[in-house]
Amino acid sequence: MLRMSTLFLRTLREDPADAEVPSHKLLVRGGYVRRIAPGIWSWLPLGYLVYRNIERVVREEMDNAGFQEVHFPALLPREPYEKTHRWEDYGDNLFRLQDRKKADYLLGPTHEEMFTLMVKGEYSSYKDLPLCIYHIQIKYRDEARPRAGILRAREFVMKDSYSFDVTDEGLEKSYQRHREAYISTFDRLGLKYEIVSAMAGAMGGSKSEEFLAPCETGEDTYVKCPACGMAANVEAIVTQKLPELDAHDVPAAHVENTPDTPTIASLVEISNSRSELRRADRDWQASDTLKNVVVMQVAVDGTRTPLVIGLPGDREVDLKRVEAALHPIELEAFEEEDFKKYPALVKGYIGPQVLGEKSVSGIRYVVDPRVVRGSRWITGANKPGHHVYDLVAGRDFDWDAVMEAAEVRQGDACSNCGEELSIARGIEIGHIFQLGRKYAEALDLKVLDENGELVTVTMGSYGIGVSRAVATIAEQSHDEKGLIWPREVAPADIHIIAAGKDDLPFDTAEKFAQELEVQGVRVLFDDRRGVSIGVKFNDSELLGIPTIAVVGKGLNDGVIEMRDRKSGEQQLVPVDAFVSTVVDLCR
RNA sequence: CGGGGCGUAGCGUAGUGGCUAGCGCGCCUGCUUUGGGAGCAGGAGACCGCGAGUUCGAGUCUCGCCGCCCCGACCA
Repeated sequence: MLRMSTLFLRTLREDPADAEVPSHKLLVRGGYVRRIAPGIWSWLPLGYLVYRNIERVVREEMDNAGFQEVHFPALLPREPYEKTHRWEDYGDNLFRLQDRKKADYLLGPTHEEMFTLMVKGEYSSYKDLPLCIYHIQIKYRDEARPRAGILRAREFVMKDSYSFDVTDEGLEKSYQRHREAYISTFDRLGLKYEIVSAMAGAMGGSKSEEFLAPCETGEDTYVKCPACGMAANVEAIVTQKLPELDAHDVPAAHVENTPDTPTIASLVEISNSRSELRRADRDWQASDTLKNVVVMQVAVDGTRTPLVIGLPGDREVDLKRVEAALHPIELEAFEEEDFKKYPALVKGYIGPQVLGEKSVSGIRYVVDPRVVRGSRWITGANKPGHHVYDLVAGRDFDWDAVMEAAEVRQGDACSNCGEELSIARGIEIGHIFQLGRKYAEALDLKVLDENGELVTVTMGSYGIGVSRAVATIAEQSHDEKGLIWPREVAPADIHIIAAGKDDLPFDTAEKFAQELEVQGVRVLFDDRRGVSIGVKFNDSELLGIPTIAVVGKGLNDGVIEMRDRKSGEQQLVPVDAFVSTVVDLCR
């Protein structure tokens, strides 16, 4: 039994000054967590109870699915990560350290290497597969900017599973088993979530889906189609394919003097205001202009090459999407100095006529899928103060590739069914990947197949943010008064308040609390004497135990007040029926 | 790494170069109070982020450093 009189807890009346998001404010105010360093948190008794409940649910669901739990250290040697290049690829995000002999170690950001090597050490036959193993361990990532309390921390707990199969079909099955296990896990945790298709990103591999908890404070943006149900992270979304256009009646391209048109808006305005530039059938719009954005690509070996991205002028480039498409190449801003090195690129007036790997400049040119063959554009003439009109894609210029580079907008057409997409934000609470053979290859994990041939194993990797789930539930489940825990993860089933100054309510509440404990109900008992009722009520609402019982003046009428924290509904329960009512409620 | 903001008691904060650094919450003692963050009285608690400098005098001004928060970059 948790007794408020002795519980290691101090609730705060005011929000901490450095907190921004609800989960951060409420978990700190409620005395669930305290900050130790940026992105590094301590759990106080109530917080640790919630954390352990979530961990328990995750573990039970993994075990139910038939996965086996192992446990790796958080402190790991460098070598395996060297072999998969992640010692370098992770960059500054990796916590590195040395032992007394100056040997390199790291604090594991995730454990693909270790799992792969463990299986390699034990298994060597296809008969041993498939295999799914997992562990729950503290992970370390030296995030450039931890934020939002424990939502994005540098030390956090993750459940990560790995599947090992001989065939692609086997991998698909293991993947689906995890998908189902995740659905039941998050359902039990009371989380609302969407399953969206995602990019594999730095993990490598092919198919990948994210479990996103819809939430304004989430860092991931995803789209959803209300009609067909398609859902995808913006990084993974595919633009609706547009048909090629017939451009036989478009006049030949012509260069025009368009001074003082550094922006798309000014270009559109001048194009509509000058009669010789005007379009016959309608006004020019920003989407008629072809904006060419130049960025610097940085390859893994540090080589820098420019990349020009062509897209309609009313769209912005979404660098996240470009990087997702280009991975592992990274992007940097194209600086003033870079323009000097590439005279073909005229700042503000870049046009595709001089671009492309096969062109004189040799600069790679990619276009947004909206730039279809036959489409007609106004774009830069590669000469300061000049634009070219009626430049037709495929007739007057070409490109090296089509790339998903433009920002995704609310109302864009679904690539699947054409309906308007809606856009939302979410917190990544789980991610499932088909890794394929990347790690098995790098670490040489092979088994003999039924023909006695050595084959490389194919793997999947599946993560759940356990500590993040605490904050995510808090984000999704609170009101202006405080937290509202789903019973499965709550630090207690019932919060019993003894009210008044007489012994009777305290003695009665004490008796109830003990009887309930015997019945297996988890009780938080506010047995503090001399604390005013208002404080107790406010604390109970802040702490967010799903059921609150007040043992006080109702005793005169032989009743206990029971309140549902979430709905606020109150019912008066006869004293004699109290214990059985609570037991029924919590069962 | 770029932009912005902020560092004063456990928490939230006030503080024109000038008395002993103020207030609220919380904490301690006593009395009162007891159904929505109680009242009165008394108390403890501060290296004013660190270091230089300017000045008769610095929480306050200057410079440097450190740290934190937010936005961006970055990020399974």
